[in-house]
Amino acid sequence: MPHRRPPTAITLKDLARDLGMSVATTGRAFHPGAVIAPATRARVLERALALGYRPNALAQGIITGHTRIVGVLLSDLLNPFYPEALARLTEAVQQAGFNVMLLVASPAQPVEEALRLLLSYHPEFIIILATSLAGEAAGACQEAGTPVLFLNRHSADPRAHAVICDNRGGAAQVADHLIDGGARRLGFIGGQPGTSTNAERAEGFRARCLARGLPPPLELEAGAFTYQAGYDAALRCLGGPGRPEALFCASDILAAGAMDAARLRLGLRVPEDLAFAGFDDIALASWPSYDLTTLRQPLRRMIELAVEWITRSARGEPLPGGIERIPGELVPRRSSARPADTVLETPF
Amino acid sequence: MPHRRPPTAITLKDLARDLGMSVATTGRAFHPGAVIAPATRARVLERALALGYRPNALAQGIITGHTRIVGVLLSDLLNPFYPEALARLTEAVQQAGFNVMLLVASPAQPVEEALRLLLSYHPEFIIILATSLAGEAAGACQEAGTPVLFLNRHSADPRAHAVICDNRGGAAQVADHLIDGGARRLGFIGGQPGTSTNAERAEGFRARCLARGLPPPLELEAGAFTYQAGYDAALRCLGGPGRPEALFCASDILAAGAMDAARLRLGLRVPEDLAFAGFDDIALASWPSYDLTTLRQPLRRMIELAVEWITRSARGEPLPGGIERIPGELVPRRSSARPADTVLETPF
DNA sequence: ATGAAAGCGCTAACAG
DNA sequence: CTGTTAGCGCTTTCAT
Repeated sequence: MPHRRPPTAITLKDLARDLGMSVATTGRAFHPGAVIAPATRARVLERALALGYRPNALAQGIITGHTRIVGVLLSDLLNPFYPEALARLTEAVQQAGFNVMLLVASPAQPVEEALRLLLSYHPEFIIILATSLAGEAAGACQEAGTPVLFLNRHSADPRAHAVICDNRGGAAQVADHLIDGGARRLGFIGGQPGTSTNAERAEGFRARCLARGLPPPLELEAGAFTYQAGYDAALRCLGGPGRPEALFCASDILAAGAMDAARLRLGLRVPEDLAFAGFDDIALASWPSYDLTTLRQPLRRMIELAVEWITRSARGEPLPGGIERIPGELVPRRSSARPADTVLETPF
Repeated sequence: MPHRRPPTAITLKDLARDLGMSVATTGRAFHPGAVIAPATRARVLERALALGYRPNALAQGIITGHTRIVGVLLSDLLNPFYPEALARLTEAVQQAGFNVMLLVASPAQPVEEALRLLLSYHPEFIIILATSLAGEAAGACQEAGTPVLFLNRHSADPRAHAVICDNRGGAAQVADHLIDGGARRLGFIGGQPGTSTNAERAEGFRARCLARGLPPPLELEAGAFTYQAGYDAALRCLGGPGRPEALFCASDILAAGAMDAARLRLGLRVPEDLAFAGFDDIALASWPSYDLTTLRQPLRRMIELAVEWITRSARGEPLPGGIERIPGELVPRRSSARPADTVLETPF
């Protein structure tokens, strides 16, 4: 690192000198609670605006221990659910006066190393928004004393907090809906094995099938939450005899792939030959080409809660702890409509 | 801000005391170039690892003026091109040893204010990855002396640098392809008005049509780079008589919407009744349900260049400046195949 | 090769 | 209400 800050910005000292005041007083103008004469504050702020002065957040962070940085970990930006969640989360975090430092995990780069880099900025909070990444990350954060919140996912680690959709309950709603629609042979396509979302959605679906007196659904693991995985899984699942009459996919993107395989490759009609349901309610689910029945995740509420925890934690309050499960909402669409049903709201 | 850092992490002073050395020497162990006995460095690093010490990036940032923070501005995470680009950009930036601070603009929150917050962390570089956001943002950054790079877009501001796809050339390739396919009446659907991507793609397309001796294409503005906008625009464009034989949409997501409108609402066959082409090559373009001919953006190269500029700028080298245009690649798929064509590579 | 000391930009006691 | 002083965690002369 050869040289020092070249375009050295205007500093508090500069501003103070310009105003003929001490740095202390000048600095106080920028803190709402501080004791300072209103007139003085006004003078300072006006001059600051004119000179384009802004307090250096790094310096503030060092001293106060409050960096107002929130780290967000992402592993899978290709499942459209995550970009949608990221966008809304980031907006909310910004709204609350924090900044998001983004960390994208990839096969190429181990999370561990990137996470250490992130932690060296002393984020006040880490949000893990990813299907995987559970244990590896959480450990390092705890070590650094940084609170961690899982969004849409939870880890086995009991110290970690989580805000998630009620996956079991949601899956049960989907089961009820499909069964009420007349389906008797049900199927489930899972995404990435070993994730809580996957396991809970499978469980909830299976349990409700049994509770309604049906045999357990045919269960299949696609291997990942991707379009391609859904496509391939559907071919395996629907190719043979005794195919299900309704297929619940653990996420919308999986359902999109599966539906396309069913229609374009196997020539099945949806929903006449085969009903479909997904989970998440991503944008694509409402497109006329899919018009996919799904369980909408309560993203707004989930994010509200996450931000509430961030701000609380920043105020030094201890976190309530545990896992917060928020119920989702079933959105019935054409992909699971009964032949007789008139779907009132044709999209677009 | 009532209290001071509660879980106060281990600091360089602590580490030095533990080792019985001065902070100066201890600190030097973490700088590859510094003069320090190899044995001493080894001892320090070993102990640091054991105690979990990591230099505080904020403090380093203040002193050296190098924060190793790259700000990324995003306005539109709902066009799938941007999440894909963001993921790859972030990975590359991390790889280069920087951290991404993400800023998402939304109608609710003006960019201006959020940008000021971001700038207070003194990022070394700002990348604008967005259809809009041009002027507002660039100004504030220049003011702060932070170099700005537009990715996939450029502004009128001559001081800003940009790395973009050769939109005109790409659109011309698409025109050639569609014309070679036998189309004579061509149409163009644009996205968000006033963006450089939009304008250049329209121009390139139109120019090539004229150069090939065809009348100028029917041009339509969808208003935004979204599925819905594409859907609606297609209805307007294809409803009347004399509809085009081939439609070039300024982005894939627009094309997806337009194609669905054509097929599902108007009952047209693609490509028999109407050929389609898009721009970007997002994931969806290769799905069997769209199988969309498109112009693939040279994302890898674009990002390589961006990262190169970041690292150079961090080393204090002045930026080469201007707009770097990288050619894209035509990816012919079924959406524009001639009836006679045998599409060899059926997807999946 | 190492250490002492000054200082980055800022906040937080403490006087006055 | 304002200014002085100390110091956050670190880097960087400048001596030794």
